[in-house]
Parts: sequence; C-alpha cells; structure tokens
Amino acid sequence: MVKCSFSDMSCPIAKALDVIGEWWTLLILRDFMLFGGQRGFEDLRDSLGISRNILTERLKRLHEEGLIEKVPQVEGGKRMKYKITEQGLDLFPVILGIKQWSDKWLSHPDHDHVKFVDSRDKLPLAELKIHAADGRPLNNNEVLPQPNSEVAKAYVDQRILESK
Amino acid sequence: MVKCSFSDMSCPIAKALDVIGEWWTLLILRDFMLFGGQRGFEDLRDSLGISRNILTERLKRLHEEGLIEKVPQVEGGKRMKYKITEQGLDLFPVILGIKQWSDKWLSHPDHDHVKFVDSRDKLPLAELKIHAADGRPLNNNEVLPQPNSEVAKAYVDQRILESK
DNA sequence: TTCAAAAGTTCTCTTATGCAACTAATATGC
DNA sequence: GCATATTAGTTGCATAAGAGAACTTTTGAA
Repeated sequence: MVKCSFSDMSCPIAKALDVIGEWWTLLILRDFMLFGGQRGFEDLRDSLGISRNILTERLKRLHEEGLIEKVPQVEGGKRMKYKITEQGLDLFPVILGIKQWSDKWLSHPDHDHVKFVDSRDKLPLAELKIHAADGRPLNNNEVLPQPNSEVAKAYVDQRILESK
Repeated sequence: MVKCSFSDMSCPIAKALDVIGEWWTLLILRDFMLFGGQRGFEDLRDSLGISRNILTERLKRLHEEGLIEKVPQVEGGKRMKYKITEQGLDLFPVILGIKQWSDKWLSHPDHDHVKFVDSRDKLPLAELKIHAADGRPLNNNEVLPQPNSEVAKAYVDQRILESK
C-alpha cells in the first residue's frame, strides 16, 4: 500500500515524473526561473506559500537529483541558498509549454502575470512548436508513437480493434 | 489543513498544474498519446497499473476540464471509452519536453522504450527548442522573466541584494 | 439466455500534506 | 563582543490523498 513510485516503470516519462511530478516541485523550479536562478528557503516559502516541511523535502530531493545546488549566501559563509543547475534549467521548455498551454486553454481573470521574454529584444517568446528531424514544423496530430517490443503487441491489437 | 489547490494562484503555471499536476494525470495523458488518442477504462488500468478509484477520479477531472471526452465503444452503445480532445493533445509539447529531458538527464538501463516519430518520415522528432518572436533559437539562459506589478518589487529587491 | 468482461464503487489501511509550535545556527547592528 | 532577529529547518498532530482488494452493476457477445 505504499504510494506507487513511477521510477520502476521503463517509460522515461514516468521516470521523469517521479522526480519532477510531485506536488509543488514544478512550481519550485518555476520560482527559480522567475528569480534569476537563486533562492533562499524563506524566499521560496514566501512566494509559494508552501509548508516548511514539504519545502525541505522537495529541496532535498531536487538537490539529490542534481536539479539544484547549494551555494553560500554570503561569500565564504555557512548559510546556504539554492541555485538551479543546468539540468534544472533544462526543464525550461517544459515550464514554458505548460504556461503557453495554460494561456491558451484556461481562463485567467487577472492578466497581470509574469511573462518570459527574449533577453535581447525583451519581446515575448515564440510559441513552442514541435519539429521533424529536418526542421519541418509539425502539428500534434502529425506525430506517431513508435512502440517498443513490449508495448507493440498491445498497440497493434488496439489498432486492429479500432479498425473493426 | 486542506491540501492546497494551485487554482487560486494568479500564476498560469500554477493554474495549469492544478489541472494536470496531480499524481498519474500526465501519465494518463501520455497513454492516450501512445495509443492513438482512445482508451477504455481497463486499457488505461492495465497499461498504467493505477488503482481503479484513482483512475475514476482522474478521468472525471480530465473530462470536466475538457482534456478528454467520452465516446461510445460500440456504435450507438452505452459503454463508453475515453478520447483525448484537441485541448488535451495540445499538451503534447509538454509531454515531449519531459521525455527529452528524461532521455538527456536520467539513466535508462533498458533502452527499449517508446519513441515519438514524424508520421510522414517515421524519423524521431527534433529536440524541442525555444525561439524568440522573430524565430531566432534561444538557449534557456537567454530568457528573462518580465515580472508583473505584484512580483516586480520583490524581484527588483532580490536583484539589488544579489548585486551588493 | 447465459455469462464474462467492463466500469466503476466502497472499504480499509497507509502515506502525503498542511499548519503551528519549537529549535539551532548564523548574521547583523550596536 | 554581545544581544537580537532572521534563516533554515524539525517535530507533532490533524486531515486528505493514494493503494489494494472485494463487491456491484451494467452491457455486449456467444
């Protein structure tokens, strides 16, 4: 009856969600991205409104997994703050994708929220889009899953059922 | 002591995570994307290993939010299956982003997992990348947050602190 | 008409989350 | 150097969410 962990699944998406899919985790990472990549414990707490014990747990996990690191708040000091790593920042496209999906599909009564902009021109980013290997832009329905051997049978069965 | 809902936050990312950020939800959506967009209750259960009561709850929420719809399994029949909507499929870039991040940063001992390919050429998709408004590709660190009036003060304070 | 599978519902136990109070260490102002 | 406020947690308790299994009901197929 243990809450199931996704890390045992062979699927890379499940493995990733085991790390970043917990309640608060993506919002914590978003906070780093909004505040120049560095935040103290109380900074995060204040801007998110998260409980201390949960924040402690999430930061511990993110640190263990390499998404954030600890750096001294004061040069040579012992009190630490947290800094997002390259691995953590590499989730930016995911955060951006979620934000763009939200802007497109959910209602936002107050339009006074943060935008991400190009650091050179200060203009909003282009909409995230998927592309083929040759650079051709693709719609979401122009993509197919290429099932692995384990899933293949179930997948083919499913398609046969649907075509009947 | 109610588990906090993200929907009250003004941040669009928080609002989105309130819908798609619960345990299992993104994996359920992934399953739709892997199986042609249509799945029955037991199909989902079998491939995910999720408890029935949780699956019931998640499907209900996804249906209410418009990410999936119900269609008859048999023409004119009363037994339903679930089908992903345009709104749901629009999360594909997010799912793809998570998968690519996972492939890049997490270890996958068994390389036998599903890939998404271009439906025309059957080649793997290009890496998801962010672009400026004019189409220029950007690195994750070439992006700045443009804070709203609420966050602005805290943000500026933070930067002043850091520059000291 | 019979029957098995589909699609839940209900129950119980365990884990996760939220909140508040408490603690220890560290800056910081004087 | 010392007092004090701030930071960064930890602990304990109450509630909510998740897991697993048993049970129910409907429905499609033979």
